[in-house]
Amino acid sequence: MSADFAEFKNLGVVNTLRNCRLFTGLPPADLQNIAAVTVVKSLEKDDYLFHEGDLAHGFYVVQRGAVNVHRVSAVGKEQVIHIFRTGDSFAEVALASPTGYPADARALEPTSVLLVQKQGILALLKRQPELALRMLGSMSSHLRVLVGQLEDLTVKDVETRLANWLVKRCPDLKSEAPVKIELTMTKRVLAAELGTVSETFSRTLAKFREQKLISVKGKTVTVLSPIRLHSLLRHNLGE
Amino acid sequence: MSADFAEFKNLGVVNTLRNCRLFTGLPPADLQNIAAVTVVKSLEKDDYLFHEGDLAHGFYVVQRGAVNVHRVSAVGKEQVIHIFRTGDSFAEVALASPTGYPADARALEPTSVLLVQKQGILALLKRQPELALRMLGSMSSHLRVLVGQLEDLTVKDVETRLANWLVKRCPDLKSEAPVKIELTMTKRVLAAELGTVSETFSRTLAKFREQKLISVKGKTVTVLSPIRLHSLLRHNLGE
DNA sequence: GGCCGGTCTTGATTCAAGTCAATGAATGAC
DNA sequence: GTCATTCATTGACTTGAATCAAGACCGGCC
Repeated sequence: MSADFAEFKNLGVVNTLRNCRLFTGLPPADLQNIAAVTVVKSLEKDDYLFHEGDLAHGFYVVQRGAVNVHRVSAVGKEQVIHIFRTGDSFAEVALASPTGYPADARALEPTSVLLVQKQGILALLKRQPELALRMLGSMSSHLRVLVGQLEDLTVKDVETRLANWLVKRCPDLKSEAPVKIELTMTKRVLAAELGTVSETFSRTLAKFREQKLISVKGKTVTVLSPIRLHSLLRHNLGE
Repeated sequence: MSADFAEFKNLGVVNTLRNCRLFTGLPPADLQNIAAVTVVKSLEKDDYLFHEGDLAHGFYVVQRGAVNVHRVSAVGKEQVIHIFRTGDSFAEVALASPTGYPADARALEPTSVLLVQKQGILALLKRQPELALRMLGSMSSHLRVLVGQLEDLTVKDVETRLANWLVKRCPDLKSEAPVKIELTMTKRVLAAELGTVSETFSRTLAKFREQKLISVKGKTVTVLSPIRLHSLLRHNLGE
């Protein structure tokens, strides 16, 4: 490999790292150091990155594409834990745990990920305590996000979960201006992310449509009145 | 405060820290350093440690008693996130986030907790990178636990969740030997932790009792055959 | 055009579990 | 001891949502 090519590759890696929650705000030198302990992996649609129980060699950052992290019961029903997209990191648990990955991970489309190697990052953190501080901070907020998802799922009512999901995508909740939301996945997958099935999802969209809260055209959902949707949500969460 | 008393107090704090997931395995010197940046707080039953949105001054380790971390909708219904007991740490999110706590925390009984102060621990971590590494590891596994809870709750069926809960408390799953499990909380609270209500919980216990899987006497649940309970669980999770 | 492979929608049915309500059992105060 | 309060259990009822089943829509492809 020529020096030029190595440098080019490194630049791409650094850019990906910079976009990742875990590393945002790190000085370029840190990013270079981290890039030095990563390996790029390319996946075709439906390729598995790892399976539950596989020995963990590090954690991952999505450079391009999408990865579905899920658990699967033996009858084949998937419980989607999360869909990770460009810039997301996942499986950080591998940094600490000597045991295998706790779930399966599969590419939903042609995807490339960075594998940040466990041994490399451990050595690096030893040299650079400041970096450890920042990562610790990022992990804490990631943890908080998980707690949030946990809440979302414990709100039992699908209507409320969908309202919540839509509201999160409206830039201004106090506005009357319609907001267009493009669905980047099939409705079946989105339904799974919301912890339900496509039929119920469809019915719930219909219910909102009847109430003139949204309109749906193909893969575009338009929130007709963010403010009214928001007040519905507040009402459902118990006034 | 006399030097003797200070030393005595410190000893108790160090012992508590040692029992906490976040710090197990740390050398005594590290523990002493951390103890130096903690404050002990005593709570009566039903005292609040913090409320959602309160400015976070650090994170907590339970020294004695129990803390209920929960969110509450305005109608007053509590969603229990977790019950933290002696040795558990919580609200680590406060280390990184400049925003407030994401939930409420209330003592379920007379309780004392250590507040590990944000500013102090930050300074300490700067001096001791090794410590940061270990904490990072601990946080990762905590994160994994949360993912596990998330799974638990997405298993929709109460019977399965209870079976899972019981199985986790059996030391040997391959054994026929009965296992006694003491309930340290009221059944109502346990039901909430399992994401259900006391009535349904009661019925589910009754169902298991009819199948001779368990027997219940007051606050003691005896798993009559761990192996059969485990096979029920596997069956429910999809063969 | 017409014929498929998907995804999406709608309807009818079923079931788990939450709610309401009544009654016991246990605990603690006085 | 009585009385009160909280907890636990059981029954009857209701409901949200999963499931099953049947069309509708919407590509691509020959």
